[in-house]
Amino acid sequence: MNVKTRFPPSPTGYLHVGSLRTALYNYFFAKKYNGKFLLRIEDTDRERYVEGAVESLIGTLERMKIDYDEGPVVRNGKIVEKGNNGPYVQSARLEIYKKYANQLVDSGHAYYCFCSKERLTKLREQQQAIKQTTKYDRNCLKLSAEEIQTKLQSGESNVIRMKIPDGKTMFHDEIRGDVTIDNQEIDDQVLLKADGFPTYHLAVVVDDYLMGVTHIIRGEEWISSVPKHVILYNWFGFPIPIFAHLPLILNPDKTKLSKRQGDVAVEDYLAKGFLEEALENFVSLLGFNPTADREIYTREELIEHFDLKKINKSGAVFDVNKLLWMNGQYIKKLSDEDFVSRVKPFLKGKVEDDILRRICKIEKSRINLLSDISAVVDSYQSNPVYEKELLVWKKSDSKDAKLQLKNILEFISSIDEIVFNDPQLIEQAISRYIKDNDLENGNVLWPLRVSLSGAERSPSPFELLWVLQKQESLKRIEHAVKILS
RNA sequence: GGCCCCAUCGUCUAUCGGUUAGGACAUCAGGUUUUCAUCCUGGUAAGGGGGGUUCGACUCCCCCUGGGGUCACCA
Repeated sequence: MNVKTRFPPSPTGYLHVGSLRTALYNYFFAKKYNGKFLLRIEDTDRERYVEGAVESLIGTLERMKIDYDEGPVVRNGKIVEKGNNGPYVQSARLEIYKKYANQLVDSGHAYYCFCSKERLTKLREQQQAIKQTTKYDRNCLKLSAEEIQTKLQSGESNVIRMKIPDGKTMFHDEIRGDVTIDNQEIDDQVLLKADGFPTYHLAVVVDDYLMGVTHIIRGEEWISSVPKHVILYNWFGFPIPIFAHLPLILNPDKTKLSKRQGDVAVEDYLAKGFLEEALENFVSLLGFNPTADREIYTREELIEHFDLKKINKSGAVFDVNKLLWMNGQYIKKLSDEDFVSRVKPFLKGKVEDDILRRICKIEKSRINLLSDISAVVDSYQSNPVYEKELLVWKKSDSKDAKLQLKNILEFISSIDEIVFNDPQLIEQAISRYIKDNDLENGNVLWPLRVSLSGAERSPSPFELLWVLQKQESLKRIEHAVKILS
């Protein structure tokens, strides 16, 4: 099977998580069948043009390790193209679209329209008022060839519209099956805008054909415009590609995932401390289940099991809670050094490598977001502040807490520095101390832990001693003894 | 509103006519631990409604209901 898929984003300055999933599925599909995957920039709306958006988009794809066989790439800060079917940026293909649009005008499938936006708006309002389908009324179709010539020559603003034929249009979707629609429902879609740019509809059809795209995998919001595209394919005599419309990714209230209801940009999630691979895993499982026996999959597994037939039809709510859990799972699986290096960009101030390494080691199982590390690091680097009552174990009293602290202070100062190289050695030493002196764990460990962390909940005293090391630990315990006096 | 799409626990999902309807997140209750996190055990929780088809329907068909998408010189 000769497969070629594509990811055609409009550069808006960020990558939507829904777009990420679309890109991933296209990528998985191409990889699975040994096909090609291409990136095409659909920047035909100059009103939404954002400076630097293409570069940032490419950067995000790079960060997500989604590479493509053809399309624009950034080299030395400049956008260059790879592949033989370019240009891959639509704004650089204006002549091509014009040629195809004119071809349709010549063959009578499309016509010039000179109607003003005001007229069109008014028309639409009238149609809406009487609850009619909003469609162009073909006013300009009445124009004679001479009138059109005159208007064109005088430079009157114009667009080219499809002349939708009568009948019905049917297409097949790999996920949804056959879909049929009456052509009466289809508007005489504008193909070429007054500014010379094509609309999406003309551009996709032409580009997908010219670039050899065989499979179109995209969001469900496009399904209603497929008939227009099918008509275009037929007019041009292009083979009709295989369509697969993905279920939408939803807000908790089941509407299409939108910015208003939370983060929607991949960049935002990454900035919050989600791992690229966790985000990929999570988003891939929205609408697709590889093997149903687990939640965590590597990219290779995702590719291996990817199948358009396995994609669900109904929309999927983006549950940040589950993403958080999954991120925690990925963090726990990170090697110690990998975790340290991933966490570094989230650090606010300077932190010594040694202590950072120790902190990371004991916090790995307690953190779901990389960004959580900064608050944690702060708590180790500043003196703990707490009420002295906190030092008292629930089954004991203040007097005992003070006594235990005094004794353990003495004991810890007697411990060899070398023991502080390993939290397990520390634990052994202290456990032996408790046993030898016939003490209770809680009576000793609770005040000790609070004196070191200042918190009701924290890692174990052994881990804290290890992170803080001997000197700092003694300092904190001394302080606790003092405030209990 | 027209058209199109969709419909299993709160959420993500498994089930391709016969299952005590399974798993995961969340939640609740236990266990482990000085506390927390991790980890382990267990519980609550689902096939929108009505008709068919069939010996038998969550599964196939129809209707209703509900939800969503789309109706631009935006993608």
